[in-house]
This record gives sequence, C-alpha cells and structure tokens, in this order.
Amino acid sequence: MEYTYDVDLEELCPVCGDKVSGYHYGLLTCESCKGFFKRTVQNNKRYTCAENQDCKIDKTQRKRCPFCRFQKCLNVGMRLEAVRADRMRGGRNKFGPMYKRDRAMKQQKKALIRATGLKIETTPPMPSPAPQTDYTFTGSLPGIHQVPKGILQTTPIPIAPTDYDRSLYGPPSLGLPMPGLPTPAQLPPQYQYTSFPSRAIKSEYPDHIQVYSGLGSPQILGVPQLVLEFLRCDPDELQVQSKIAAYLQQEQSSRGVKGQERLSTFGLMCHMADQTLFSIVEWARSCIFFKELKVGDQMKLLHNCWSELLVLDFISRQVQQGKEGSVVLVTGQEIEMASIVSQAGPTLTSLVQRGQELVQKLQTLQVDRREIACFKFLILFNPDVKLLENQAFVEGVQEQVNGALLEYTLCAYPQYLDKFSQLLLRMPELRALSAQAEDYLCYKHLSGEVPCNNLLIEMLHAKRACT
DNA sequence: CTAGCCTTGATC
DNA sequence: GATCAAGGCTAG
Repeated sequence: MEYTYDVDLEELCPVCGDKVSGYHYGLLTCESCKGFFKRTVQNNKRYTCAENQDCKIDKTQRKRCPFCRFQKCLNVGMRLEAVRADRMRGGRNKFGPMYKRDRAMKQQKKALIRATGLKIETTPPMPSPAPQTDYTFTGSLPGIHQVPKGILQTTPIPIAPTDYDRSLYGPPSLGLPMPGLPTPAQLPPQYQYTSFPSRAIKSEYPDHIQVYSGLGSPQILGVPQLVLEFLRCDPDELQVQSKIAAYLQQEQSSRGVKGQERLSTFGLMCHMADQTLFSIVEWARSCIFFKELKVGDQMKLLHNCWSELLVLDFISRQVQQGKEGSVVLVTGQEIEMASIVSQAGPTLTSLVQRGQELVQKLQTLQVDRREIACFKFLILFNPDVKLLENQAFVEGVQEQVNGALLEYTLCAYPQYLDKFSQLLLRMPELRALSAQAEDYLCYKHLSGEVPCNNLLIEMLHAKRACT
C-alpha cells in the first residue's frame, strides 16, 4: 500500500482546524476553542442551533453556531471535568499523565511508520472516558489451542478505573446495583437521574453536564447510570492502540531478525484484527454483567457475536475519528480509500465500502460514544443465542440496556424522538456486514492466506461448528 | 462574545 | 527553577 510522509504536519484543532496551542481540557486544541469551552462550561451556557444541529465548524465559521461548536467540542472528547468548579488557577490536574502518555504515543507512532510503512493518523482523539491503569501486557500470546478457553478462564483482569470520574460523578459505582440475576420482573429502575437542582434543566448536551449549584457539587444530567457504567467499562482507546501498535512492531521486526518474510499488508491486517479481538474479549470478560456469567455462557455469547463486535469496533472508530476518503485503523494508522480500492480485491473493497456507508448513516444520526457503548452490550447479550445456562439473565440485560439507551437518547437528543429506533434499525446492517466479513475471512483462510495461530480463525471455527 | 496574551501554581 | 495547562483580562 502506498503511504505518504506528511507525518506530523497536522497539528490542527480537532474542533475547528485552527492551530493547536497545547493540551486543553483533555486534548490538543486551539486557543480559541479552549476559551470557548471554558466560557461555556463555567457560565453554564445554553445555546440553540438555528439550523439542524449539524453546522460545519471550521476556523472561519466557528463563531456562527456556538451550539454546534460546543457539541463538537464534546464529540471530539473535550472534558467537562477539566474545567474547575472552584476556578483555582495554575497547577496540574489529573489529566497530566494522560497528556504525557499521548505525547509518548505520538512518538511511538512515528516509529511504527518506519516499521510497517503505513501512514499515521496524527491527531487521535482521546475518546475514552477514564483511562484505566494496569492494563497488563504480557507481550506473548497464548497458543491457539488454549485460546478460547484460556482467555476466558484465567485470572480476572485487574481493572482499576481511575476514580476521577467516579469521585466527581456522584455515586461511587455502587449506586448501580449489580444484580446477580436480573429477571425482567425484578429489574430495578436504575437509570433514573440523580436529583436535579430545583430549576428545570434540559440536557442539551449529550454528555455529562455538571451543574454548579450554589454549593458547587457537580451532577450528571441526561446520562443514565447504566450508560455511565458502560463508559467506565470501555477500554482506553489509547492503551489498546499503543499495545497493538507495539505488538505489530515487534512482530514485524522479529521477522526481520529471523530472516522471515515481512508481513504483507493483508497479513498485517489479520494480526491487527486478531489483536483487536483479543482486546474485545478482554473487555467483555471484565465488564459489568458479563463477568457474572459462567464461562460456558460467556463463550457462547462471544462465539456468537465476535465478528459483530469487531465490525462495530471498526465502524465506531470511523464514526468518531474517520476522515472523508480514508479509513482509520485500531493502531491509529490511516489508509486512503483510493488505495484500498486499487489494491484490495473486489470482495474486500465492497466490504469496506459497505462499511463506509454504514459509517455515513451513523454519522448522520450523530451517534455518540455513549450510544456505541450501549450497542456493544446489545450485541454481546444477544437473547437469541441458544442453549444458554442462564438465558434469563441475558434477556434481562438486553432489556435493561435497551431501556437505558432509549432513555439516554430521549434525554440527550430530545429533538430526535426516534433516534433510538433509528439506531436499532442499523443493527441488522451491522449483522449482515459482519456475516459478509466472516465469509470473506473464511474464504481467505481456506485459500491459506490467513496467518496461523489466529484467534479470528478459532472463533470462526467455533461459530460454524455450533450453527 | 471572541480570542490572543497574561498570570498562576502543582508537578517534575 | 522550568514546564505548561489551568484561569483571567481585555482589545475589538
């Protein structure tokens, strides 16, 4: 594949494209968007959009619609929590280490270009809500034969969500009941909001909105507890990115040493997808509800939906950070659509194009990362999976997630009353796409082009064996 | 209200 | 003491 050299040419503000002046409220932005974000949050400003809430925000037009500008600030990942309630000046906040990691990542990516020869996406948003520490990385993979069992059975992954969101955002995780077995009948009404201040507040912003009431205690509006919990479960995109990039780099360079052939682009993509699948399985194992299940049920659910989760992972990356005419990989690398069309066979090309169509639809719907977090659970807890030991639990979770998503979309996007159903309508497309991707993988596997020791293939076999 | 420049102060 | 992201100030 071709690649270009303009590596860190773009130090551009993700909101308006102006020149970046440093890290502000969670990511690299320009001075003006920093100021705008600060004024908006500090003064609890509410804007309305005179158009359809999809105004283009660039350097010349950013003043025209503050509503859409703020929306975009939130969507690219600016953090409300970084605006200080007490207005204290100077010093450092909790994000310091994150900024440092981000800088390190950028360095690593430059090295990755040299190793793999693919252009690097230079302005990764930092989409995850809370960086998780202790993402243990062993560097070596379990052998293929133990893979599905091994990865599901070994010791639990240490999850240490930073307490930042938690401490700021009200009830420590435990406000959320962790039902051992939620049957639909006994589901607690858990997506109610924490108490509002007396004045009526409508959530215009699809994110945590802190309201500084007289005493200055921040509250969350518009985001059901369950959705917040899902966000907490989400792995830190940067860590996954860094881990997979490091893995690929090592893989590629060790081949050089051993005198093996370097991986082809397709081989590289297989390894990348494989590693992504590992991280998806790790995510599932550690997240709320799923970890309550017995291993057998866990495996059945994962065997059923792995490809959908993989496709969704890809799709959501494009929705969140994709650019017109190119595709962003889990490593942050970017591939031009043109080079895919010219170099990947017709099947893969149409697969990617079909994916891009779905991306477009989701972008039009203004899907945000909270909704995507819900989506992942809806896919994972598929009540249609047969022979589950604990079918009722899975159905119960599905129902709860549906409720939370519905409530969230209604509150966060009151102007789109049918957003929820529009979102659900995309589910069959995702399913069809992942089926097509599985077929493609199967074909490639049969023609011997997929590297061995591959979790992808393992999953493929497992799924086809039981259906 | 905007955005460029200034001051502050915890962390290294 | 240097760094650099917070908040503050103020012309336009």
